[in-house]
Amino acid sequence: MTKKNRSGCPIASGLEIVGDRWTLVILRDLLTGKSKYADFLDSPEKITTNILASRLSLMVENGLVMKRQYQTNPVRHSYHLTPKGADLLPLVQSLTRWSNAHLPHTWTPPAYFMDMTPQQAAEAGAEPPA
Amino acid sequence: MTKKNRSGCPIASGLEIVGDRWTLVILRDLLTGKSKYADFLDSPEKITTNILASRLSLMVENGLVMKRQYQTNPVRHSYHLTPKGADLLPLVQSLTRWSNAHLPHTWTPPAYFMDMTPQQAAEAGAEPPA
DNA sequence: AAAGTCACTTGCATTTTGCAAGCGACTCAC
DNA sequence: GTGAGTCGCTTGCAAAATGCAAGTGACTTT
Repeated sequence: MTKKNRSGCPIASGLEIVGDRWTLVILRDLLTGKSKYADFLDSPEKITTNILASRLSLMVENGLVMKRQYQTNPVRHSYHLTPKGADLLPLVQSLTRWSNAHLPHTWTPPAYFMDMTPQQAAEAGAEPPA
Repeated sequence: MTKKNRSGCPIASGLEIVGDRWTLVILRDLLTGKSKYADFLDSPEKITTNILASRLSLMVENGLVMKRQYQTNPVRHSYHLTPKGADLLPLVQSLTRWSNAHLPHTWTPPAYFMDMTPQQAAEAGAEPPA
């Protein structure tokens, strides 16, 4: 969608940022504790490296995710939810509920996931104390 | 994503059905009362006819939407949410809340929309009495 | 009869995703 | 020291999806 057709509708605007499958798959992985590049590659959906790199970059750009250096030789970054990104948790939980109710053969999510609050998700993404 | 990589994860499974922007834009339109083909074409996001036809067909196939004949000469159908489709309302409401909180210049949704329940949405989609 | 409307369908250009290899900066094993 | 392996990307290209605009058939309207 081009910027020319930008809709002020909150749904359409939100979908410009999170309305693609891979962004939400990565969001799930971040919410369940993954943070390093290789972690995301390990997920059962088999995201490809170019899409992963591209989406992570977009998510950083859109303020959903922050990069954090976890080593210096060589420089390596992990990825963590910002509070803005963590606030998407209710959406993901809602999708989870819908799938469990309507789609056969979907796993029951762990209770910790359904009980999590956006604040807890944001704290998990915050910089650990020095 | 090929069926070969089907994940049992409720999030990923749900995203196979609703994890694309156009499906969710159409869902919004259905939730706010649109039902005829031309109604959806009128939305500010300017969906194209081939994508609209294709998505509506998929949504019918996946049980989110039912077609209903509204005239005979020529035969014409309108599209309405099933209870399964209506159960996606909390997801859309959640996205709306997120957008209003985090994205500038998004409209405040009408109260009826945020107060709607999936049951009300399903009733609105149900066959009117003969 | 010609023009207009509607719900799609179609042909093709453009964009996005998927596949698989490549690259540079390291570390590790010999 | 050297070659192999690992990691986090990048790249070239094939396949799939989206976007554009015209087309189609069955009507209604002028």
